[in-house]
Amino acid sequence: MKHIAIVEDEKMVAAELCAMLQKEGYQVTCIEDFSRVTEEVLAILPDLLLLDINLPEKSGFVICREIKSRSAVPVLILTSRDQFKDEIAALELGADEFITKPYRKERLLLRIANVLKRYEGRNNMLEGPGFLLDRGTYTLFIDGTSVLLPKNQGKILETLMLDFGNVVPKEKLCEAVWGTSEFIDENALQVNLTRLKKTMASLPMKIAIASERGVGYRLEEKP
Amino acid sequence: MKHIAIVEDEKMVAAELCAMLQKEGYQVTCIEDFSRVTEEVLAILPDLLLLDINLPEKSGFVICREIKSRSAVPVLILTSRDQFKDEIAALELGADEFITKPYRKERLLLRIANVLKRYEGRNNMLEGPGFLLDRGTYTLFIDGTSVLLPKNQGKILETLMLDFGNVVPKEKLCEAVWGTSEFIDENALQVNLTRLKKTMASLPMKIAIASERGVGYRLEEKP
DNA sequence: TAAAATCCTTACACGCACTGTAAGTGGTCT
DNA sequence: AGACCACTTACAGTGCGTGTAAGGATTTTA
Repeated sequence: MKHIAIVEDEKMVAAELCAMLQKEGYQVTCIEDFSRVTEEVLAILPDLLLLDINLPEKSGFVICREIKSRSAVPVLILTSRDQFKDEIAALELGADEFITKPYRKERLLLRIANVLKRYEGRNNMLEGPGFLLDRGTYTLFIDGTSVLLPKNQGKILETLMLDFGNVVPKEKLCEAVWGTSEFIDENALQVNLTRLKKTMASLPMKIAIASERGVGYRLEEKP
Repeated sequence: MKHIAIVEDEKMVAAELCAMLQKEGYQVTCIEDFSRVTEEVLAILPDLLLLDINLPEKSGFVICREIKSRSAVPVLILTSRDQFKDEIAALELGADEFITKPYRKERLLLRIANVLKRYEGRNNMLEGPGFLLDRGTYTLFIDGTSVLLPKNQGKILETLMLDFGNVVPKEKLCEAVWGTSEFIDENALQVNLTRLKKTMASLPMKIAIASERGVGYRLEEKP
């Protein structure tokens, strides 16, 4: 069952939305502590977030950006200001859809079904600059094509992407690949890294693996 | 470079669109023979189709449905009738976006970029009821997870999906798997079919393989 | 500048998943 | 009942991914 989270400060509207969606067969959670929206959403990781723009504590725009930068949760923006500017801003912040209040029931449901469908099969996807990585099979989607990474290379890339830009210590990589950081010959990791680098070099990727001597490795955008 | 096809009967508008998109770095093709739109689009297989609803020969709705049923080309509907009914109809026909004329330039470009991004890495995807199949790696996305099919099973499923609902002769399947229908022991195909069936049975799939005695096989929705 | 430490490359042999072959079972049509 | 086709299962061969090992390259330290 698809899980939808709602962030809406007008309690009447929230209740109405909630009832309507539950009737449609969705599992619904209303978030009411507006000071901790981002945290709660990241904890729940719903299949979709309905987000009001006009909130008491923080702007919905800010929340949207926060959530989008730390997850791939689809966001549908609710706004009563029917303005072009809002629309642009929302899309630029990575919102997937927006809808203006007052909305028609069918229209909202259609949009919701649309976004959910769009993200179907993308739940396990990590997004990098110009590519996607499926965490289940380690299929890499880039530039309209797809490549299947060997498991170890996939696990390494996955781990690096989860900390994009930051240095990931070698132990953590070993743990990700073999489940333990008990001293697997660190050379094994080294070899797999070399292989991953070679694989990546053969693809039109915008990122590269940088090594921090004595510490670990890091993903960076290519110069 | 992303390839965009335009179907628009007002030549002035078409030319303007064309110029604008080329300036943005897209490769643009204007389709002007409105009696063969579907065929031309399927021949070109653009990354995106801008489709006007009001066309001389055939309704844009009909064209949209035809194209969507035979390919995964993203479609952005252009409509001057700013009506709710159109919107619903368009979405139900599988259109990915719609925009009403007159449109603002930035708004259109944003929508285009949005759709293209959404489909990035999805160019090789076949869509079935409740699942997606990546034709490059034969990764099957279903119900939020992903499974990697063995190559032969993937090729068979791919071939069956391209003729969804219709019987596919065994020779055609052999050709798809081994590149020739020269008499590969048909038992080999049989074995691979059995394996595919077993794989599919272990997944929550809504379709099944039916066999037509003496002819071939067919995908059908489960009873 | 030489030695030490770390990082990188290459070659090789093992193992596992996928594959075709083959033999045998079960169902369907005449 | 017999012929034909569809299905199942077991088995051995092959290829890709893997870790090991040895040695080269690069940076740090003395």
